[in-house]
Amino acid sequence: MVSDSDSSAPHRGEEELNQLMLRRREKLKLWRSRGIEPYALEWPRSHNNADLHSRYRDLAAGEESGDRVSVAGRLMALRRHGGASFADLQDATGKIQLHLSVDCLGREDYDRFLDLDAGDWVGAAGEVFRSRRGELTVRVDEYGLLSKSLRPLPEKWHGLRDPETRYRQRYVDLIVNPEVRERMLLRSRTVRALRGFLDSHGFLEVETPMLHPIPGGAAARPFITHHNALDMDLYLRIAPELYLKRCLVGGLEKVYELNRNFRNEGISYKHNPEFTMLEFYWAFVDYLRLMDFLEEMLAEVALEVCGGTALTYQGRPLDLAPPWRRVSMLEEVSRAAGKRVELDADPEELRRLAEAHNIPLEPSWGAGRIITELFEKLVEGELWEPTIVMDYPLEVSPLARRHRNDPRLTERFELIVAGRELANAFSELIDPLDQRARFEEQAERLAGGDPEAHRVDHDYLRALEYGMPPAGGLGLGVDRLVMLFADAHSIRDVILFPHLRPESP
RNA sequence: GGGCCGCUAGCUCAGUCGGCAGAGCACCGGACUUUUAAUCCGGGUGUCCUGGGUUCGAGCCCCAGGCGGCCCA
Repeated sequence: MVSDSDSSAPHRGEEELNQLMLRRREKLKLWRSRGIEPYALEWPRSHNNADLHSRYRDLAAGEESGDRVSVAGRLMALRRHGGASFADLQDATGKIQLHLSVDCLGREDYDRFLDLDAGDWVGAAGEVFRSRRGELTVRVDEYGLLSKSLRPLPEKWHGLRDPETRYRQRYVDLIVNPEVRERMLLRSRTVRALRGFLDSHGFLEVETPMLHPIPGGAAARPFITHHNALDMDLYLRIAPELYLKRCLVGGLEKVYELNRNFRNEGISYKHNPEFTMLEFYWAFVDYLRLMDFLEEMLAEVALEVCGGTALTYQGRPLDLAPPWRRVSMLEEVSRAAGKRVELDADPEELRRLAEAHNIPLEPSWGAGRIITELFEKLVEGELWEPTIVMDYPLEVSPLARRHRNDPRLTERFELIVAGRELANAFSELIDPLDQRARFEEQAERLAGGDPEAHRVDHDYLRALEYGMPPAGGLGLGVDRLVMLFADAHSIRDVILFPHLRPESP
């Protein structure tokens, strides 16, 4: 046992070591006492495990390959059988079985291998064969301890289930739950496919500031941070929109950015304070062109990532194949409300309608805001198949161009899938004087206590005054798209390290 | 913000009416030279989320709090 003065005793502030952890620290010293450093520098690996499985696919049970290979990975299981034993070694691509025997390793090295623990990183070399039971196996004639694991892994059969531990200690989740890795690979492929699609259509990927002197581009509360040298507050961006449109003013014409946004709001199964958004801006096109383009983009990305547009989400079929239904927002709200809803209706009448549906409203909201609220509460959740909802009220769209046929509306649409907003797009507002008026109206709301109102961005107005080409712009929630592809119920399931409250007070 | 559920060994979980804290896997000791959740023999390793309270006695009952999940707004 370990004495109190021993270096492996818990330090102040550290958790107490349980028996299993103490035992592993003893083993760590045991290796060092043998002159073996348990944290190695390198291991010359010749193949990863997936390579071996594909290369020796045709090797028959009981057959020797005659090839010597070198593998490396995490020891996941050790089955001891006296003078010969089996182990499972897991690398980033899968598992391979190791065979250990006194005959191959000699008594000393064999016995030492049995001192290893599940969780240890190990390198092993030897001949490839397929066991009598049909398992591709490396007959180890040489091995090395690459990194000693000091904590026990979760149980092999039930694995790690506790959602809290899975999120907090995602590294453990990744080790023992293979579907987590699969889901993250799917996320990576989705991001790559989106970039590939835009790149192949002549878009330029740009990086705009994450630290904004004025938070803009969306209706949301920002995180505040502070720049010490400048002694000024800065905001983590809530959207890259206004910077990307500055790029259009500068003549870049087709730009996109796929990166993180930050919004200071509640955490739920569909909200993480930092989330990934794709925004692109395209000169000389309007929102009608964007609808077609979005259909094409998502169909192609789905094909690339999922093999097709027909998905199953949470037990229900869902097909992203175009064309999608296109509906007017006012008509959808009218249908759901059972009566014609108009923008110039008496706001009191709209309020009574909301009240009848138990939808709370803020006193400052006008007709456009109330109708949008009615849409979100009454309609959005019911739209399962991809639906393009067109023509949002001016009041809720301070960066979108006025509708060509109705100045009370904007040329804005959202894509709703599985009851959730997946994308938001519009013909951009490029008239600097109109934009200034919209900002001033928003500033009044901010002064009136609406924390999500837009702020006046004078530099953005200055940019518009130089002239921005007509353009369409679109934002796509990447996490939400991955949720559809991965059939994930919660956004936390498609984010490696989702935000949680601190463990200890 | 509201409702419901959960938190017990490293992991997955059981714990009766309030009466000595349990199982499987993992782990430790032993047997075993082709296993696949290996098998066989022996061993239970614990801040029962935290803090109060009730009680002769609390994992269990009461109060407050923490963290998480689900549902609703």
